[in-house]
Amino acid sequence: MTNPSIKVRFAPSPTGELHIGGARTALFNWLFAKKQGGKFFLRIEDTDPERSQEKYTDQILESLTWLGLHWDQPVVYQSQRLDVYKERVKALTESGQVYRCFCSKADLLTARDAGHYQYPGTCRNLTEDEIKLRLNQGIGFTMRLRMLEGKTTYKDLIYGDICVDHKELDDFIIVRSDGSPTYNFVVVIDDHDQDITHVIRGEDHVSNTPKQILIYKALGFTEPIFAHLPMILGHDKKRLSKRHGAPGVQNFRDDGYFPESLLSYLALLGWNPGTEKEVFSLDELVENFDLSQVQKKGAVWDEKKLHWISGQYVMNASTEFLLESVRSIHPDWGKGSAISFLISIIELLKVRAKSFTEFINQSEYFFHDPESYDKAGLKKWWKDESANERVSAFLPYCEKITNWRKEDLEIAFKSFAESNECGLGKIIMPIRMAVCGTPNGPSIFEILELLGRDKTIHRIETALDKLPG
RNA sequence: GGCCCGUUCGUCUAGUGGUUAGGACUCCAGGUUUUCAUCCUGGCAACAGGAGUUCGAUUCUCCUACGGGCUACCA
Repeated sequence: MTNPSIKVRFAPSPTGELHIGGARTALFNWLFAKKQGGKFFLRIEDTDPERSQEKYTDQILESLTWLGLHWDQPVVYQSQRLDVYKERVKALTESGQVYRCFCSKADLLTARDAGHYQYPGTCRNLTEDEIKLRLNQGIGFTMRLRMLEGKTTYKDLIYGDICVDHKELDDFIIVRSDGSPTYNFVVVIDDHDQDITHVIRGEDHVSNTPKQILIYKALGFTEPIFAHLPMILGHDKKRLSKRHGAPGVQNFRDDGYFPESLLSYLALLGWNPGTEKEVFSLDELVENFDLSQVQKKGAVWDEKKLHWISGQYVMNASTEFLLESVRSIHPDWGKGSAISFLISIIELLKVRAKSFTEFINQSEYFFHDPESYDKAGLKKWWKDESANERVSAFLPYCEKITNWRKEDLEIAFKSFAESNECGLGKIIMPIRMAVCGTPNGPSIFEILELLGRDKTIHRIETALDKLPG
C-alpha cells in the first residue's frame, strides 16, 4: 500500500526547544510518509516575531536530526513568505471575503469581560466612507474573515466526523494591526503551496480546523485530509509541559538515550499495532504504523516505561555500537584505555545500564581507584576489623595466582572460602567493596581480571588502611 | 459562559452483543546469582455512573459526572 504522492509536514513554531509532544507529532508524520513512500517536509512557523527565536529553530533542527527524522526538502520559513501571504490577503479583500476592523484591543477586551466571547461584528459592514474616515484618522486595523452562515464538516482520520456551526466561529483575525498574518491563515496557504495531502498534528488543532477549511474555501483551494493526534499528558492529566518537568528532546540525548528508544516509546504512546509486541526497531515501526490504530484519548507520559524500553535497546545493541554511541556523547570516556578494555567493560555493563550516562557512572571504578566506599555496602560487608583480617588473609592468595584470569581467580576465592570455612560472599563482597567502592556490579572475577593484579592488590591495601574507620 | 473531543488495571494498551476482560510498565513475593542487573515463576490491579435497546451489554443509544481542547492582534 504505497502512495508516493503523499506529502506531510511537521510545522513547529520556534518558541522553545523541541518537546516531547512535538517529537511525537513529527514522528507520526514521518512514519506515515515512510510507510507509504511519501514525503516529509519541515516548516518553521515563525510568524509571531514576539516569541520566535532563531536559536530555537536551530535546536529544533538539531533535535530532529538527532532523532533521525530527516526531511525531504529544504526547510520552509514562514517569515520568508510574507509577500505570498500579502498577495492572498489582497485577493480576499478585493473579493470582499475579508474586511478591515478598526476596533482596539482594549475595546475587544472589555467586551469579552462583559461576557461577549465572540467578536460583535462592529466593523463588519462599514461603508466606504466610514473606512476612509478611519484610515485618514490613522486608526490601526486588523483584517478579519467574513463568516457566512452555515456549517462546516470534515472527516478526521482519527476523530471521525467533526461538524461546527459557523455561529460558533466569529470573524477571526487573519492579519494583525502590524500587518503580520496569523497562524490560521498562513498555515492554509503554506499547506496548499507545499501540496500537503495529509495534515497530521495535535488535537489542540481540532477546533481550528473548521476555520482553516473556511480559508481553504475562500481561497479556492482544495483541502487536505486531516488527522489529529491525542495530547500527551502529565501525571495530573493536563497537557504535558515544562511545568511537569518535561524535558526537551535534547535532554534525552544528553542523558544518553538512543533516539530509537525515545521514538519507540513515543510511538507506543497513543498508538499500537494491536499485537503484543512491545519493542520495535525503526523499520518495524514504519512497517506497522497505521493512523487508524491511533488512540483518541490523551496518554500520560511515563518515564519509567521509557527507561525500561531504553534498557531493552541497550541490552540488545552490539557492544561496538554502544562504544561508538557513548563516545559520540562523551568523547572523553575511557580516554587513554585500550579499545579492547573498553569493549570488555561495556560487555559487562550492558545488561545493567539503561542509558549511556549509566555506563559512565557505573564504569567509574574501571578507570579510577575508589575515592569513597558506599555506606550501606560497608555496613553490610565490612562491619568491623574481622573484615580486615579476612581480606588481609586473602592477599597471599592473590600473590599466588599464576594466571590472572577469571577462572583462576574463581578457584582462588573458592579455595580461600573453603580453608577459612566462610561463605564465598564473606570474602567476595569485602573485596568488591575494596576494589569498586560499591557492592553492586558484574562478576568480581571478571572485574579483577580486567583490572589486573597490581591495581587489585593496591586497592585492597588502600582499603585495609582506610577501613573500617 | 459557549462549542468540540474523550473515558478498560496506578500508567501505556488489546478486545468482544455471551471471554476466567488479555499483554506491557510499575509495585509485591519467590527462584537463579558473590552483589546489582538480567532471566524465570507467581501475585495485586480495570470496563466512570445511570437509564434504555436486547434473552444477554464493557461492547449499541441517550443522559449525567469527570477530564481535555478551542473560544488570543499565540501557534
